[in-house]
Amino acid sequence: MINPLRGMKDLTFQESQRFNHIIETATTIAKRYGYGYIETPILEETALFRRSVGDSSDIVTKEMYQFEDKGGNDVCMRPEGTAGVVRAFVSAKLDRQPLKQKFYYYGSMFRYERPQKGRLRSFHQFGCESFGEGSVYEDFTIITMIGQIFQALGIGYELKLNSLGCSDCMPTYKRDLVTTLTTIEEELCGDCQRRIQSNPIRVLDCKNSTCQSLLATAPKLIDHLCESCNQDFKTLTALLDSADIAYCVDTHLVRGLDYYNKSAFEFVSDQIGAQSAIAGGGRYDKLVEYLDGKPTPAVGFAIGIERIMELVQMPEPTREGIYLGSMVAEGIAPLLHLATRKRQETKVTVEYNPKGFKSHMKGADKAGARYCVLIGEDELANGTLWVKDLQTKEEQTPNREAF
RNA sequence: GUGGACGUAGUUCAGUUGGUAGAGCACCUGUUUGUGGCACAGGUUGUCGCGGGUUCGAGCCCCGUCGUCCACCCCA
Repeated sequence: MINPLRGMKDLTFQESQRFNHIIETATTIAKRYGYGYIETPILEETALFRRSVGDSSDIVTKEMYQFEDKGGNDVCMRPEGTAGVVRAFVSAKLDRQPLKQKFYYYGSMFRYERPQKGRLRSFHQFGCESFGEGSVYEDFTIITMIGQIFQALGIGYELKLNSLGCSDCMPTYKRDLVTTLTTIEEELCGDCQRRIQSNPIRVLDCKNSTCQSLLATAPKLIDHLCESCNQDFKTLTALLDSADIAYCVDTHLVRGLDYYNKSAFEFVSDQIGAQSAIAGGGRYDKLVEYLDGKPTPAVGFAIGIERIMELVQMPEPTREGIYLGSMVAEGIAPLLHLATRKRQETKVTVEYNPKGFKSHMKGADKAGARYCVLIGEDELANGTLWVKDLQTKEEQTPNREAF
């Protein structure tokens, strides 16, 4: 027997229904906000992720499904969705149009990690990317949208917020931080010592408790924002306050991908184990440029589908469609033709084997059908059908053509 | 990549100091030969993850391997 690869999962029955429900709900809401569907390839040039996600990130350095294809190209399976969408945006030269463009996507992402609760090697994200809108109002709008999606799915969450500054204020802050970190370098964990050179900002969200206590006195990003970033952050928090959206400012929230600036946010759940981030995103005004497009501000986010699967409250299932069955062999053929006709309007289940009356009733019940439609000796003889509404329990015996 | 727990029927799980494999649920049939969900009765279901080893004998002990789960790490 061939089983799925490690960290990869098949979805069937209730699970696939949940999956669909999540995608449908998120899609419906994204469309209301003006987003249109974009589909991009799962396989991309490795260089794309090196330049966008970042050479120093763990995702790129150790988690990518990377290989050489038969044409000798260095390719990899997408570990996240934003890079591909931005690449598509630039490839289509949409960066040369003054229009604002908004895209939503969903699909499989791949990261070669050790599987655990809420973390698979092949997993799914639903995401949105808004291009061309530099206003912080868009940041607010996108956070509101995620909130609406979670509300529609019946999911509780906590919102964490931070500002990562911009190309004006971040570099000076980074220098200050490196200076501070260097003085306490020997007390930091090995990872953090390395990060001082490679990616000092990441030291801020180190999970090591001694590192965290050392950082208490380190300069905070939020206190070193330039005038514009500071103003935007204030505007954002004020809007969230007035919209009654609860949030907490987490000065150590640093997105794991290098391309973020200004607003960064993370939606967290305390009910799903250690992998608690259920959605994350923020502004990435420089990424289009990094990928050879014209300067274009952008904001986006992604929701981890697997992480919210067990949190979603599904709507009550309702009886739907028709169950067709016969108690005599000659009754089956007419039912097949009836099925074709009825399938133009509703779900139809046909039992191919003649069975006892009671078996058919059970079968109709199991199939979740609203109507149980049977042919017995009487019905076969006089060209009628026996029809029972399993919900109201009403019965009829219409002519076959009239039904 | 590191650590821990686990792997027995379709599924959830029992299985004693090593002695020929068990239950609930599900499924099928019947009680009821034309009225579902409920009840009762009966029935089907196994490479005990895989490969070695110890033993007269291994689901149980030992080694290896694959996988699952959880945590670290990372992140959605």
